Amino acid sequence: MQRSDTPVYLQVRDQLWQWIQKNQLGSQERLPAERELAKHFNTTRVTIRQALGQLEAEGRIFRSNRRGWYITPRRLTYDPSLDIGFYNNVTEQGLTPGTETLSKFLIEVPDWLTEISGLAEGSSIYYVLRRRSIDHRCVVVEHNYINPKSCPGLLDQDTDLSIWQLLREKYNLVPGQRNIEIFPQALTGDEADALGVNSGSAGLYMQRLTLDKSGVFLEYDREYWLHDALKVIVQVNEK
Amino acid sequence: MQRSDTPVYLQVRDQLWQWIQKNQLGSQERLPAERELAKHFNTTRVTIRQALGQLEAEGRIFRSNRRGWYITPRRLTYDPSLDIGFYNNVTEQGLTPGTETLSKFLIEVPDWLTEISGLAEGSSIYYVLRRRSIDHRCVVVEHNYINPKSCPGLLDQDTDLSIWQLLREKYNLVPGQRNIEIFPQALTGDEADALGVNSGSAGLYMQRLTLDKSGVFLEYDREYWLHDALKVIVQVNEK
DNA sequence: AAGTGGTCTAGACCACGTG
DNA sequence: ACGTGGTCTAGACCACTTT
Repeated sequence: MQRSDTPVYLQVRDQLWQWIQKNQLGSQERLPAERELAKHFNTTRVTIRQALGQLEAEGRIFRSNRRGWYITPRRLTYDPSLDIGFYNNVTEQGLTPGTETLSKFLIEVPDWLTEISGLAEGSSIYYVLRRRSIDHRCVVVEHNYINPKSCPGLLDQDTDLSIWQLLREKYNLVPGQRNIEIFPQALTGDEADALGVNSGSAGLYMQRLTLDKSGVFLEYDREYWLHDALKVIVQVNEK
Repeated sequence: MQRSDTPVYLQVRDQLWQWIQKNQLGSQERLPAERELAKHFNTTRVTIRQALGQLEAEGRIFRSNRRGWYITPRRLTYDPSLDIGFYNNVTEQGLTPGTETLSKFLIEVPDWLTEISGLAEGSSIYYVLRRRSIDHRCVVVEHNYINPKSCPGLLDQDTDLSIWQLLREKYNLVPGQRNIEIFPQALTGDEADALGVNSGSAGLYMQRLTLDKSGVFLEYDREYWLHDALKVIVQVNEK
């Protein structure tokens, strides 16, 4: 095993991936235990875990806390400029969506949001915290801040469904301009806990500021995604 | 150190970050050696490296191969829908850009690109491979594929500058529609080597397909970024 | 030559998930 | 109760960078 000059853990990574493909492990199927792999590859758990970490970073496998390692499902294709909603987006791609509302409140506008939203200091805003899953795997935590003036009574609705569908159908609101911000960021603290992953797991952060057709602040949201769960596509035209 | 129930490496992470802030370590400044940190925190290098790995995942520090750990510079804000070019984009944000052309050729269109580009099988295309840096830190590897029919002789120009500026100024070409795809992906193999990072380092993959104003294929590129080097912003309007 | 991070060993105990 | 991954120890040698 140690004859070439590539590190053992990269050799293990490649052989393990070959093994996975040969045995045709499919989405969400479980890998052998780390100790078994260590015995099979005649090395220690530390090195095995380094190899597993590589495959994890590449998005090929993921871990479920103290349960084991599993094959990563294919990425969801996600167009943040559209409003087809999570449920439709996921089902259209042949996957099973799930949404849980973890909390929803009418809160005072946080300081950092007053400037962004243009809402007056001390005024109120709807806050909805949701966790969403694909094929029973939690993939994203979403913080929504919605202008209550545009949609009074929103929180009495079922927020496990698409908020944008509610806004469109019950309140006749349609999004206009959107400012989107995306960057890789590790999941830590509350977000890591909510998704059941370890602190430091790779993630993708996305935030959207949405105004309605007349330029009034409508919604602001922050989404914390597992790094391997999605592919973002956007279509733009030159300004 | 071990009295609470949070793991040691997370405690070390937090204390180390506090120490960094107290000592006001700035962009690209070096941290103490791992062995020193291990002694100071009265633990082993393994645990120290776990703590450093957390800060790395969070984008706060980065490693330079066998040289040490350094403070991450702030992220570049990058709008892929614009064409201000890397050089301008970076300098406008008070940073120092650098570009190296690693190779440039007229090649046969790869199979996977024929369908995307609409170019005939067996026809030719310009290929440019570049590596770019911010404040002397390599942050992205870029593969460009450009339609030679639109810009004959392009490769005789200096490709260390903005290709889009060349296209605009010398060939009078302006981008029209753009299809962009973005997702987190570990850097491995050639890309990791080119950026001088370890295989499995967190990265962001971005590809763009650009047509000109009349809908003709103009350019396709694949960019492999360090995960902590950029923040993508896009502005879209509802369709 | 000395110092650095990169890799690897051979264990150990713990917390948690599953039966 | 048992098996799992999560954490941690106390070393070792190597490859590379810097002095």
